[in-house]
Amino acid sequence: MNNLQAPPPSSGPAETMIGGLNEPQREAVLTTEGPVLMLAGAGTGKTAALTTRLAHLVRERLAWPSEILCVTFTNRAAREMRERVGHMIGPAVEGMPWLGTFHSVAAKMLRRHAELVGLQSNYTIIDTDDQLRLLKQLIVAENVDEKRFPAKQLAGCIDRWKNRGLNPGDLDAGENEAYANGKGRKFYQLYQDRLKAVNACDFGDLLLHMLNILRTHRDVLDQYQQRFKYVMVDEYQDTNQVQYLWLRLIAQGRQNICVVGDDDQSIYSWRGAEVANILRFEKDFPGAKVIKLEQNYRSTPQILAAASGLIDENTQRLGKTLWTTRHAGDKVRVIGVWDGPEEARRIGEDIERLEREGAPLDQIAILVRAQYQTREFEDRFISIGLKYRIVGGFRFYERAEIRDALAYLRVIAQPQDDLAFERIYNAPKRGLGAKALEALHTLARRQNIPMTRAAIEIADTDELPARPRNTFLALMRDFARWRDLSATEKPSDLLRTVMDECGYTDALQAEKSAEATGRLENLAELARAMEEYDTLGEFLEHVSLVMDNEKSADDEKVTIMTMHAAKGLEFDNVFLPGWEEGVFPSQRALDEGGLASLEEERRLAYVAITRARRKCTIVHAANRRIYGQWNSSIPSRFIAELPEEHVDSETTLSGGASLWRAQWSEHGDPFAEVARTQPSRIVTRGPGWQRAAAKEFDTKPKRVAESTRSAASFAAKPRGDISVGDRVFHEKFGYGAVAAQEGNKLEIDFEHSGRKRVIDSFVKPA
DNA sequence: CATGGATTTCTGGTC
DNA sequence: GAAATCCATG
Repeated sequence: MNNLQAPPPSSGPAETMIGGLNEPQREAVLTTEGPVLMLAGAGTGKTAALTTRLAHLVRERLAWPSEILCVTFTNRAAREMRERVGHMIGPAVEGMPWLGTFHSVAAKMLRRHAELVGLQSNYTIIDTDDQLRLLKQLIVAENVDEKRFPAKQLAGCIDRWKNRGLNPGDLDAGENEAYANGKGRKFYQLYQDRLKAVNACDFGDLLLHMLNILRTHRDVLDQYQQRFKYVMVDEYQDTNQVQYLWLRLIAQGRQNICVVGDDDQSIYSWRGAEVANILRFEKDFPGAKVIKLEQNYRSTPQILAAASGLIDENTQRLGKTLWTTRHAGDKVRVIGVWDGPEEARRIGEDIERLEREGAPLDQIAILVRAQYQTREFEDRFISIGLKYRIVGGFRFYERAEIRDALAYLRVIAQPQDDLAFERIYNAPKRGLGAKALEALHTLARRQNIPMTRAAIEIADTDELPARPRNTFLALMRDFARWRDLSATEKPSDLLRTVMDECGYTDALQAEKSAEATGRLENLAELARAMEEYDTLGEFLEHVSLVMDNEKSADDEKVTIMTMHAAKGLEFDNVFLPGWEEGVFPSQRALDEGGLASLEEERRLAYVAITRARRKCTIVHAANRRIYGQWNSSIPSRFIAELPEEHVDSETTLSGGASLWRAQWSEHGDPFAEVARTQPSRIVTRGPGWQRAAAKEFDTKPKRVAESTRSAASFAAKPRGDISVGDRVFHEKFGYGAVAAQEGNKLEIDFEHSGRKRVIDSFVKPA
């Protein structure tokens, strides 16, 4: 609290910043007292407003940095905010312990009050992996068929309940039915009990536990209401029920709460976010000042207009008009390609061209709907030597060896952590297997002790043969030694020692495969990443809350990431591949549902397009492999929804495309007309095929299901020269017999490759 | 108890 | 098509 440095002189950076703001932004900064709702469209400088506001509060001495609660959704946003505030107020930002994600702030609070919910303050935060393993155990122990009622489903239920602030006792009959015919509550309770027993909690618990504490302990609530003179919330449209209740409790006292949000960018309803929270803000905080930010500083008018036209298709929105004074710029490009690999090739070429024109690679991003789409680009970019960086994705901390290493550290830090122990009791291989673990489990359960303890006590029994018994004992002696070491050694050194002494390093070295070498490097990298932490606990908390191992943006690279992860970011050039029905909007969204989830997909499209400052390129492929099967696909309905006057369409027809074209033209192929006018590359503004594709759709949910199911039958006329039973030849799979024919798709029993689904233009009669 | 082969599942996004 | 899981064998 006393570590605030003298404020900068009044002509300091913060003043300058305020001068650079527009009128509504300035109003948001200067309205420090009372509730404020900032409705800020994409690219309207809400982060600037928010950070300046924060700096202003500190500069004007309205609050100490430690008296401001400022929550964001992503680590990235928190980091950015910290950085920007740091530029304005200097080192005082170091004294901002309550600037962070909802989860990290809640975790910090919970450490102080853990005992109120039956935890110790060094509790472990488990990830989804541990969560699933634990649930699986419970399900098996209760003799429920895990096949029929997957642990994943239960995890989903529990997550939803927690997001809504429901404890096991709060579930009504309907919720209880949600898993295994009325065992929802029971499993939820069992799970919570088990977590408590191993002194752990999951992500949802961080918030729910804190909410429970604030609800039942008036003194604690008072304490936080007193402490936080100002509360600020980024991306308010993405708050879920618990977050909302938690915030409301804390801010209710002083009413100095400022939230920023945009209903058009609400893309997290699947994890419980409720746009309604933003709509009822004025009710919860009467007299709230509503400030709209509508001037967009980011994108060109063309991009803005395309995005606005698209989002206009949504029925449920507050509605706002973004405007800009920037120069027109290029229209949004829509490119049709043959298949996934061509898509990657094409985008790769475009990026190389941009690079030659002098565009910095870190100002180029490829935003995908789903993680699996990153692969195609990774493959391609490796082969052409284009530097890229995948954000999120297969994360560093999710690799097996890293998780193993972390499990060792967890057991050292917290011997009650059965989950971690189960992960490494036989890694590296020590000759302990399922039998040994089971014996340990039984003993631990019966005596109600952690497994590490049971591993020692089992030595005095005949529950196990001598060999595994001694192995356990030896392992526990090692752990005891490491535990002592952890008091003196730096975490990074401790890790190195442990990995060497437990035989993990040796086992990898013995492998001698390229993969093993990589794993050793990863472990070394982990140790290096740990250097900056002084205590083990500190590091472990960092790991569980900040899963990304963001290497400081060293050199220029193209960024590949999901649209979700891209929210809040901006790039000069944005590529949006995979705009096909079933990919984007995703099939799951269409199936599960209704207008609401389609509209969320559309908001996601809006978010994606508005990331672009200068150029936005949308790509769709006619064929795509899904689960290793080739499927023909049709352009996303979102493409048809872009206002045509802001779009340039282009189709590359190369390679096997002639077959494709021939086939489509029979059926009024939408591409055929443009294809005839100019054989290889066509630029057309005509609505032609766009509208043709659009006609297939209707935003009414009922028809959505119908039209997408028939994606394949769109223009799919069977080939006349092939029918069921025929013997055919395929370039890749060899000879086979046609087992089924549906439109242009064939199912073929290949003599060597088994049954495959292929497009008929890929085979010829044998 | 490890191993290898067959089978099946998976790919919606985050902390 | 890859990864996880299952199951039979050594």
